[in-house]
Amino acid sequence: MPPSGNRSTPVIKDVAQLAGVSVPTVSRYLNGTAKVSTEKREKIAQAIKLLDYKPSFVARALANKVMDSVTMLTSLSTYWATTEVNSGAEHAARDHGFLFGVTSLDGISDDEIESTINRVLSANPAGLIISESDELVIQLLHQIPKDIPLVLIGGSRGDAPYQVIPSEREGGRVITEYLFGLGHRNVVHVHRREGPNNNTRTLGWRDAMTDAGIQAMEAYQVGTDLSESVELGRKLAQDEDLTAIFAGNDETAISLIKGLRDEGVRVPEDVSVAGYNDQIFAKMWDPALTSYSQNFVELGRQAFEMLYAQIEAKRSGEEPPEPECRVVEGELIVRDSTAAPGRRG
Amino acid sequence: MPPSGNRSTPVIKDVAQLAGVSVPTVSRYLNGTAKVSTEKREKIAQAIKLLDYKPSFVARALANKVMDSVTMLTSLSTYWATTEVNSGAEHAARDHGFLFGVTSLDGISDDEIESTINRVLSANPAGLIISESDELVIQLLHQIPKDIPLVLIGGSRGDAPYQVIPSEREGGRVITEYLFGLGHRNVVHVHRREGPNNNTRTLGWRDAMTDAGIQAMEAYQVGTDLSESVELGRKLAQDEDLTAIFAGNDETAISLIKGLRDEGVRVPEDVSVAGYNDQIFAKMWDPALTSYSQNFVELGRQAFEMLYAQIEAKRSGEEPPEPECRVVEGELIVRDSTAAPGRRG
DNA sequence: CTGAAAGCGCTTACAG
DNA sequence: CTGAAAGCGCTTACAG
Repeated sequence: MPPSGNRSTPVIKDVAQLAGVSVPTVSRYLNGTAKVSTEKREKIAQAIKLLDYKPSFVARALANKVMDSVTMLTSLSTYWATTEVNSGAEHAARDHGFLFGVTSLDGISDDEIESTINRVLSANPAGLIISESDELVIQLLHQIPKDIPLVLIGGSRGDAPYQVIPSEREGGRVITEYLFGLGHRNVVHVHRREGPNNNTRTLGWRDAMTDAGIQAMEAYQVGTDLSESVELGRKLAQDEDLTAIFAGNDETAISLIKGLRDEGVRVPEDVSVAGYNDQIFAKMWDPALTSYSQNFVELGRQAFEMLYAQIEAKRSGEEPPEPECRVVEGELIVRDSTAAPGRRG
Repeated sequence: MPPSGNRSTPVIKDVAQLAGVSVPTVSRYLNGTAKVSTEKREKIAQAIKLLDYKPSFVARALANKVMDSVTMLTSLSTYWATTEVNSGAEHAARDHGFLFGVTSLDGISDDEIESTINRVLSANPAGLIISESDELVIQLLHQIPKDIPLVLIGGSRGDAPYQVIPSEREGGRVITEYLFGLGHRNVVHVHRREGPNNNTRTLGWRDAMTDAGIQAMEAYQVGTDLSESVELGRKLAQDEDLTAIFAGNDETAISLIKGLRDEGVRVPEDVSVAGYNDQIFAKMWDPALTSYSQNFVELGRQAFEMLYAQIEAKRSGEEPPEPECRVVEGELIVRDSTAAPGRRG
């Protein structure tokens, strides 16, 4: 609340007057951009407290040519992982005193994308976080001026100088190796269409298969229509050699389980089925699903921290930080849908 | 891309020079704030296109004392409904050329809340959307200057002059009446702790119960630990008169179903169980869950539209729109977990 | 260490 | 209809 008598919210001039100093001095005090005598420091501090003065973001942004804000460019705005990524980044931004903007790129035509991005840039954000979803977003990287700090979430290693990615490929490997460790001789993989990047679960599965000396194996691909996966489960039930399935996501996993059961195959007694993502229902399922959990909130947080380092370096005229592709590790969650091979093995 | 030769991004002065007019004239053209001769209009239009000029958000914000941006104040940032609400609001904002900011209030201490809000306000947003989660947020409404456009999502009817709420109470009523319509004589309700507002599922259930002439019935309250609900399911299985349960959310519903089944009670043959929220797993469950689906994306969209109407009115000096509490209707989704009463009924 | 001056990019009265 | 001037709230050289 501004003190009574003062009509609107206080500005730097009010502080200067009350403290008996000039406006630039208050500015220097605020930003630590030059020494201010102890005496004046105290007076200014008092005045600020008294008036409950908050510097204007926009005036600052205009003078500095850059706003204390970052914006997240995203598609798939309602995808559950996006939520967590955004939340992690937003909290970190907030804690550093940065405003956090979100602009989605889904649902607009290709030629509107450029103007949307220009609009975002015209707000002078200090940096951008781009969260990858498809090829389009990667292309978009090239449309962004090189001098604006940027970090890419996801994508292939090397798509951008500053990048943070979830341990997707590692996750695929871990879950497959876990199944091998249980004693299974082979792990069948079922997945949906994956992006063209080099950090996928399927590649991780293949890594583990190769290490295990199994090369020829093909993965099954399914669509998002779950009945297709149920159908596949029924079909796979016929394969007497099958003992372990790594499904690329939890929904596919439970659908496969349904299909297997339809044919009298028990999970995990006859066939182990692991999912991926550790979605909310994974632990509630019967049997509770073994899965792989990514820490998307942390992914968002690290993306902001990485961006912040660039922003600070730029601001203080230092060398930019070393380019880096940070990977945020997920975690294997073992539950009841996987076990050592039974009669089939 | 700025034309070669021009170092940085073009500003209004560049446009004015190229078009051979004064800066204010370009401004008038841009904002339609005064007539500009056709001749100059064309020259300006050309210059803008040639330079690919975009007005600076922040300069505009400083001059206008208000930025073309809205910010969403929220808690529960990773809650699934929050995501959808945000997405709906963000898309609407984007389509109106507004920047969209998000600031979460969770995870900060009570005394940081005020300064966080002040920070948000110091960016001169044109309006605020507050998405209700708990009492705290409602109190917070009073800390916000009256002259800034605002809409509240959720809360009790009347908590704010401009409000948009999901049909929660109506949903509770609809689902209960649906069960009565199936022939059930009584509907037991199990819910988690609900906010103190007057728009809850439980109140809707009670409305329907009262209409059916059943008043004394108490609801069961459970925590978020699902094993508690499983336990309750086992206990309820003993009640030979029980034929229908309305669970306040899908997770509780499936847990109750587990408990009932543990005791040999079949769903829906012996007992119907309806959930609420229509979460992603509802349709995948066995039996697929009857539930009530809210359109949270639409909720967010309408919130922005309502805010936008206020912003426009204020900007053009018109009377503000009539206060309004809009309700966004959800939808009953009938699936396999509910049926007419069987042997018990 | 500190003030007067100029500028960030735009808009809004003020005079034509 | 249109230009010259002043201002939005802050920061950054420039001189002390």
